[in-house]
Amino acid sequence: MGSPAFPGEYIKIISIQFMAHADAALRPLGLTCAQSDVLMFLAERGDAETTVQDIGQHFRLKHPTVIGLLRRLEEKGFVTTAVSARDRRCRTVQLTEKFGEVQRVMHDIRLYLDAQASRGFSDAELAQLHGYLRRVYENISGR
Amino acid sequence: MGSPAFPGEYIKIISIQFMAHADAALRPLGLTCAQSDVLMFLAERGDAETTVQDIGQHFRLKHPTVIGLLRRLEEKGFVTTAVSARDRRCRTVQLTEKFGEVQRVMHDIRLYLDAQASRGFSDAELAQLHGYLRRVYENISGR
DNA sequence: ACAATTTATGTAGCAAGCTACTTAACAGAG
DNA sequence: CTCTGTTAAGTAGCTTGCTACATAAATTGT
Repeated sequence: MGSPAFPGEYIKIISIQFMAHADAALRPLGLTCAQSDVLMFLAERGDAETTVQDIGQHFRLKHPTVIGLLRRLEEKGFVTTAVSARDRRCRTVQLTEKFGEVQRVMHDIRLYLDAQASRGFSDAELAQLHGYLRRVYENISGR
Repeated sequence: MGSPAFPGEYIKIISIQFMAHADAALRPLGLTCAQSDVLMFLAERGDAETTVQDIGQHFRLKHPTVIGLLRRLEEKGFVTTAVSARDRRCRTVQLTEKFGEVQRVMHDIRLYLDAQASRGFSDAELAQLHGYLRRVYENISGR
């Protein structure tokens, strides 16, 4: 009674609604929120060789999830994959020209959605929220 | 650069990980996190007639999602449904005896998971986090 | 009273997450 | 060198979320 409950419902609903907004905004590009996250990660990696494994570890996703995302991205022509020369078990992932055409718009959409979600927050409040969420993440993730 | 970004990645990962923990804990009961949420909502409603619509509005879920949840819950014997006498369009949902057998354990599991997620948080911090999340929710939901 | 609209449920099919299992390639021990 | 174990990728099938469309019942306008 005394102690306030963990606001799990809010976190779930926010996560779903945010993704829904992102999916709607990205639809004209033929992309979803999860797919654009993968593309942005690949862009940040630059010339470094990136494998399916790397993507899964970065987003804490299991292999089958990543494989599905990459299959759809490859079908739509945003990435290509190839067997690694150094380790033939690994598939490496490369961005295509088609990605370059949408990169800027994709990035702007994300900035707009982030700004919308954090409307009314001061920088200090945002930093505090970020710190709280990191603590929650460490609570449920590290064990 | 100056302003910190909205921590959308954390929210998504926390949401997924929390659900994964809940699913694992509830598995011996034959339930998932989303299913137990629905059962707990029905229990709170008590004798009040609850329809598919009511559940969808409470959790901000679309109809097909709720229908799928209820179908699985009915297949497993945790709820029964019936056409409403007052409005034959509506289906009402009732909890079964089988729910009574798991209710206590289900509730305890949720309390434990909530406590684990908010470990190290003072009541004041939890209240502040709750307030921040409500503001984010209103930012992206109300439009 | 009857047509039109709204509301509630339901169906089909997709995306993204998962577990459990399989296959291919590397790495290390004997 | 071979055998065993580990690691990376892939497949099958599930849940939970969605959109778009369809049907049935209530409500509303004229």
